[in-house]
Amino acid sequence: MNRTHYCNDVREELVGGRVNLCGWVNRRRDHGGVIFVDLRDRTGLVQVVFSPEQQQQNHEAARSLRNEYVIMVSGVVVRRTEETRNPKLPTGLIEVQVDLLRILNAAAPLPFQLDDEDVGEGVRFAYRFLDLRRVDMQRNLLVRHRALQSLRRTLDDSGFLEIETPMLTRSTPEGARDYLVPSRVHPGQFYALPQSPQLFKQLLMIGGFDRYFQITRCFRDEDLRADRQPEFTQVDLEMSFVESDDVMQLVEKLVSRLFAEVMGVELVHPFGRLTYAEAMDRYGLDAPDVRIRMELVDVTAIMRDTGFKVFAQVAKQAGRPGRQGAIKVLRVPGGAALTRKEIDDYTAFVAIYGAKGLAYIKINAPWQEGGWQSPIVKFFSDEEKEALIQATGAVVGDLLFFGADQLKVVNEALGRLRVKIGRDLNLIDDKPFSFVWVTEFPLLDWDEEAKRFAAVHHPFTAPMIEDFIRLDGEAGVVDLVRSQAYDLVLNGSEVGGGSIRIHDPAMQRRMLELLNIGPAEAEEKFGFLLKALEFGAPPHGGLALGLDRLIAIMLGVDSIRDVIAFPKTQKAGCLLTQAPSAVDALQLRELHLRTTLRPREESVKE
RNA sequence: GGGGGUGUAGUUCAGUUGGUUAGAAUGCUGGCCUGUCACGCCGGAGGUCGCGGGUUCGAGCCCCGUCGCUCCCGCCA
Repeated sequence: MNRTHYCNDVREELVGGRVNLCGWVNRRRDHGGVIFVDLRDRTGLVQVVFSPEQQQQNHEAARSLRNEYVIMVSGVVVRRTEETRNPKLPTGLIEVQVDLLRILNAAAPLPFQLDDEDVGEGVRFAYRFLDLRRVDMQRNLLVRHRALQSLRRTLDDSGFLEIETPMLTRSTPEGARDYLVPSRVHPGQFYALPQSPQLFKQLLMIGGFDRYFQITRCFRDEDLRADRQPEFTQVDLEMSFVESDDVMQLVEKLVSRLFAEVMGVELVHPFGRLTYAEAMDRYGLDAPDVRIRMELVDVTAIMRDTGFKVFAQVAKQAGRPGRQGAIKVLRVPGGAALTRKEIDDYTAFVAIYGAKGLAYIKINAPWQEGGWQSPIVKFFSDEEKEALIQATGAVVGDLLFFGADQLKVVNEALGRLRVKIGRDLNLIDDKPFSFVWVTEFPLLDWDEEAKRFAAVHHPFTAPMIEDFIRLDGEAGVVDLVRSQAYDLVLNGSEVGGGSIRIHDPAMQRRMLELLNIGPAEAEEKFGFLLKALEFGAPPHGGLALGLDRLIAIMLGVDSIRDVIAFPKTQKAGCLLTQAPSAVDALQLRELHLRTTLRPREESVKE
């Protein structure tokens, strides 16, 4: 078609020269005589001009142009006069005097304006092909592309081989619900779409590939959130003959180059590290936003004999790790200025996470009315008050929020509250990207409903060597075993997670046993892995980055839907293609399937 | 599975205590306009008030149900 330049490339250097441009009509300004058209392609805009002095044919055609018509123009680049320059446009110093216009395609009026920032996602997704023309989406997907190239480059440079693994695989227990694919050839049997390439990448290590990576789609049939899609992209990598530190260092290099190359940002090195225990203790969450200048303080010991019965009772509760009673304080600098309504709102907020209340103390100056202002302070002795001040470092003008419940509830409630208040009161360091590693996650977690242990990471995660001995100890301490698992956290969001894997078959069998998966079931469902481990499995470990979330944070967008070309709605539907959909009876028959749903008409008739 | 929000013109929204002909902006469209760049000026068209039922003399508004979208809890690493 003979295009010579992209729109945004038409600059002063080309003045006097001829250019052929292709693109969309972003806007037409018809003055009756001269007609201006902003021509757009993915690089930007350039103004092209149709003068009546030009061939009348062109001018007539230019009058018929509408938004989003697809055109090709040929013309001469001219410098604009002083008064007609547009400093808002990168190409604003020049324009193109068109002498040839070809209308390549017409366009119907758009369902929404491309420059309208407030269009609902419903319309955007139904017309995603138009939505993708908007500058934001063009930028987002460009950044995503550059990120992918950067990651591939670094991994290639670091000796990683990109290897694909099956999308049609077998269903495994543990973890999320699988998306199932019925087999036509094997009546009544199903493939599952992978939740991750976990087992295959371990097999690749056993297969001797030493360093593997893959940028791949993963599928989980669970309910969605702003940062969750039914299919999402992982940067998956695995390395042989490594320990946690090796993986973390590699990932730091990977991420640092990514941010340098794509964002022009030099990250602080090395990334901060917290153990899971520290993270929970200081921040209440396993993915802390360490930019927020507040920490939780455990005051359980101080409150053990307090006159405030609610606290005293909680402080004396025992239970499984995380389930014992605890009292923690979140000190809010300047929080004494919070209004009653704001405090009520925060109380309602923590209730979401199971907190039954949110006691508080406003630390007013002694000469102010009442000094400390609080519904509960009357129960505290002077010693307890003094101890609280010591423990929290509270000063006049602060507010203390108390969480008193099972430790698990307190951590979650105050942890989330910390983040919320941090944002509300802008107590966040302005550092845009703050990475931190969280290490030494617990290996197992007690599942109260199923009355068994569940793997915190996944069943192939290696325990810490020094805790391994406890695995054969009494059941009561199994909770305390830590794993060689690590998460990469960015600004309070988990953007990656991984672990050193179990490479010893005996240990793997023991692990499955702890998860209440008997030898027969283990053999049936993980037999291929257990067998592979028998044949010289190297020590190995790896990590997976959640690419969608990472890109979203890099771009500062709230929803990962904005960094995915064709995302799905919260009910996992596609508004563009109307997937999922009913299928022909014949298709079902071939798959040996019958739905238990009655057709709508029937149920209406009843 | 549960809780919250939302649905009115192509789009973004307003719509009073339930009251007669449902508005605004923008877009679209016809005309005018030779230097605009959010061009301007004059005119016009455009509505299943998500859907179904109910209350009422009367429903965009109240009630019940249902569907879509969205945020959160559970779930999910």
